[in-house]
Amino acid sequence: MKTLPELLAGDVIDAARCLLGRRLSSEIGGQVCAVVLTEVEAYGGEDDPASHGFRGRRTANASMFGAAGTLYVYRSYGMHWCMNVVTGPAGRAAAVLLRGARPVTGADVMSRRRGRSDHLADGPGKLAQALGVSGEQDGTTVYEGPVLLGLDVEAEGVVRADKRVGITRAMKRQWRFLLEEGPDVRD
DNA sequence: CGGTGGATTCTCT
DNA sequence: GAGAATCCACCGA
Repeated sequence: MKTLPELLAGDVIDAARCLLGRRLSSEIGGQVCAVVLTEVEAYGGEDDPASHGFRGRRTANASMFGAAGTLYVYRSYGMHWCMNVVTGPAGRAAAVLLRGARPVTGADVMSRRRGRSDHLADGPGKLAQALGVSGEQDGTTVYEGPVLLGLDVEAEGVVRADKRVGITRAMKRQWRFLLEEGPDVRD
């Protein structure tokens, strides 16, 4: 069994699959909360036309070229924040977009940040908002915080692969991975 | 140097 | 299911 640092240092698709079921926690603004990741997407570097790293290093995506375990946070559609965990060797620009999660602790904190009590983290923008993540956390690492990734898998389930969401290039790649827990696994 | 297009979410119909 | 909200780096000229 590989350790998390070993997994993140390796192939982005392997890393993406192995992030499912892990705990993601944050301590931001004095508030602590945690979720379990249920949906992720892999993005490559210059070989992946749908990736932010495709056209090379830019001001906004610099952290994507950082070391494995770096948090890459970007603004989406001018109003949301989305976060990625960088994988592979530094300079490689591959990362796993965290698309969705199930709240486990601090649901009250997340509800307050989200302004509602349901759909707390079932989307990339929602997940970042629920955890209080913004551009300020861009470039931090998931080993040092304030956004931390659990070293162990906490939830097992069936991993389903699907097409990535919201992109217009490289639509064919099924690099989106969902964790289907429990008995009510749907298609 | 201005237009444009998003790795989205919410609300209303 | 469609449309609005809302920003700015990047592209093409």
